[in-house]
Amino acid sequence: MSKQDSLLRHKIIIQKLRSQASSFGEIQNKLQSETDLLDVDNLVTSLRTFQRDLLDIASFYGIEIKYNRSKKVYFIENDSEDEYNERMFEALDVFQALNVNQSFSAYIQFDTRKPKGTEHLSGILYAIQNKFQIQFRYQKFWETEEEIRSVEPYLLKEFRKRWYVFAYDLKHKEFRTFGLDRLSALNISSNKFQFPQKINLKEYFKDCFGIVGPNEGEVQDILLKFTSHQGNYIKTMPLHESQQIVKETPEETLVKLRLIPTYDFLMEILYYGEFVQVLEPKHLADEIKHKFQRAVILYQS
DNA sequence: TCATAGCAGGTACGTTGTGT
DNA sequence: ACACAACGTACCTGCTATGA
Repeated sequence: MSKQDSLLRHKIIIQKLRSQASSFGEIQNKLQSETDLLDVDNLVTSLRTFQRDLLDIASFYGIEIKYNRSKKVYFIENDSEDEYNERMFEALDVFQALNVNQSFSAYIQFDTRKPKGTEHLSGILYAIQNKFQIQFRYQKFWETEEEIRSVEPYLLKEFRKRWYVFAYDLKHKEFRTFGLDRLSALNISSNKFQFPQKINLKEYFKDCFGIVGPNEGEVQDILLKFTSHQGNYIKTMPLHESQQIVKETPEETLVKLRLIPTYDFLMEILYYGEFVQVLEPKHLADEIKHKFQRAVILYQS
C-alpha cells in the first residue's frame, strides 16, 4: 500500500460521500469495485484505517466527514468543492491513468507542447509563502536576449494550461506577470519583502481575463451571442467567473460578462470565429470586425 | 451500546552499510 | 559494480479502553 494508494482512497471516499451519504460497508464495496476497475493494490481497508483516513481527509482537504448514528451513514458536513483539491484530484486521475499500465501508451496521445516551467512551481510557492525575493533569467517571446529579473513574488496563476507568477518587478518598479515556461536559473534569495497592504489578489484579478492585470483598461459589460452548439460548450466551460446566461433559444445563446476586455480576451473572441458575435460594447465589436477584415485581406489574391 | 481513539505489533519497502 | 543484510520508516490491522 503506497502513499499514492492512500490518496486514491481518500479521493474515492470523498467522491462516494459526495454522491450520497454511505455506510462503512457501502464505502468498502466502492473501494473494492474501484480496485478491480483500476487494477491497483487492494484499496479496501479496515474500519480503523478508514477512521484514520477521515482524520487525514479533514486535515489535508478541510473536508469534515461526520457520522450519523441513527442512519448509520457517514456524510460530508462542510463540502466546499475547493478548487485546489479538485485540481489535485484531477492530477491524480491523470497520474493514475498513465501509471496503470505501460501497454496503454498505444491508446494515449499527448498534446504536443513545450516544457511548461512547472518545475519552478514549488520553489516559487516557497518564496511566496516565506516572502523571499527571487531572481531568474527571463526571455520574452519577442526578444532573443535573456534578462535577469529581480522580483517580489505574490501569486501563482494558471491560464490556458500555462503557469505564471504575478510579481513586483524591483527594477521596473511595477507589477508584472511572468510565464514560468520562459523563466530559468531561478534563485530564491534571502532578502525578505513585505506584502503590499493595498493589494487584495482575488479582487485584483476579479475583472481580468487571462494574465493581464487590471491597469490595462476599464471594466465593461460585454454581451456575446453564441450559436447554441457553442453555447452548450460555454455553459460547461465558463469564459469568466462573471459569466451569466441571459437568453437561450434553440438557435442561439446570449452570454453576459463583466470584465476588462484585455488582449487575451480579444484573442479568445477571435478563437470562436464565426460561432460568436459581440453585441456589446460597440467598440469591441468594431475591433473584432477590423481584425477579421484584415485577416480576410491575407487570403485575397 | 457503539463510534472513536490509543497502542502494540506485523508487513512492505526504501536506504545505508558491508563484503565480494 | 553488485548482492545482500541491517535498519528505519510508513502504513496497515487487531485489540481494547474510553466516553457520548
